[in-house]
Amino acid sequence: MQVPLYQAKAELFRMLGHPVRIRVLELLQAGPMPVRDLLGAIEIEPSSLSQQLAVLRRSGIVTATRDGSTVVYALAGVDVAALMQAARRILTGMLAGQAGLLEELREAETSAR
Amino acid sequence: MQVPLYQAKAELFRMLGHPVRIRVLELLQAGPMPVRDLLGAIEIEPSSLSQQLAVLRRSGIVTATRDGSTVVYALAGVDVAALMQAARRILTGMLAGQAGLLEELREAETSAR
DNA sequence: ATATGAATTGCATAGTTCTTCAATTGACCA
DNA sequence: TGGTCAATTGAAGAACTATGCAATTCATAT
Repeated sequence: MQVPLYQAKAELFRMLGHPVRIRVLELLQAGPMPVRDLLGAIEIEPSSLSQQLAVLRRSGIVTATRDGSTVVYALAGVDVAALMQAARRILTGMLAGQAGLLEELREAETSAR
Repeated sequence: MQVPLYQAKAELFRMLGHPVRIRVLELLQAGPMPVRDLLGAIEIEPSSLSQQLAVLRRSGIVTATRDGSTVVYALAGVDVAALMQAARRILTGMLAGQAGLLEELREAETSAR
């Protein structure tokens, strides 16, 4: 084995880099959930969802357990919330930055005329 | 505009999903740094580094300023540390999970014979 | 046994992202 | 002006990822 940490991080982030996978992780934060409910909550074809669930499973961030004819997904006891929160903060920070830039541009515009 | 939040997050994570980009962000946490030094710290061709820096710039997470003939990169006043820390925690959590699994497997093996 | 519903897998196509090389820009000095 | 070093850009091909359809598996009900 022995994968450098920065590479493991890159793989983790790459695995997170898909809107459906993000939504699934966000939904699972409220607790385990069967595929049927995920399908109800996300507008997507069953097979596409399965593909994305397979990505999450392979990475080890979620687990799937069969209960009769339904399959239930759950977070693999891992603190996804902190990641999502950090992401949200970065996004608001960057939007604020852009807003600030817009502001500056508007001022420059005004003072120029 | 109006991009759903989960999509913005996915784009942010996708942007982070490359080992070179991770290393750059980690290096920049110690403060602004010229391209020359980044090149010294990361084993990579100049043009490849430039490509990855361009991705980071486009996303708005870093800024580049020219100082004479060198270009200096800096984090765009954004809290990358929290993200990296959350990622590290998740990774160690998942490795622990795998280690635990290995442990279980070993025990099962032993008790089976 | 057969049929049905839930979920997954296999596969082909289309779309993105990486990598590398050659060409370019910008700053500086002789 | 011409040369050189730093960094970037452009473009082509390879490698990877996503999407959607058809086929499959598994569990359950008839």
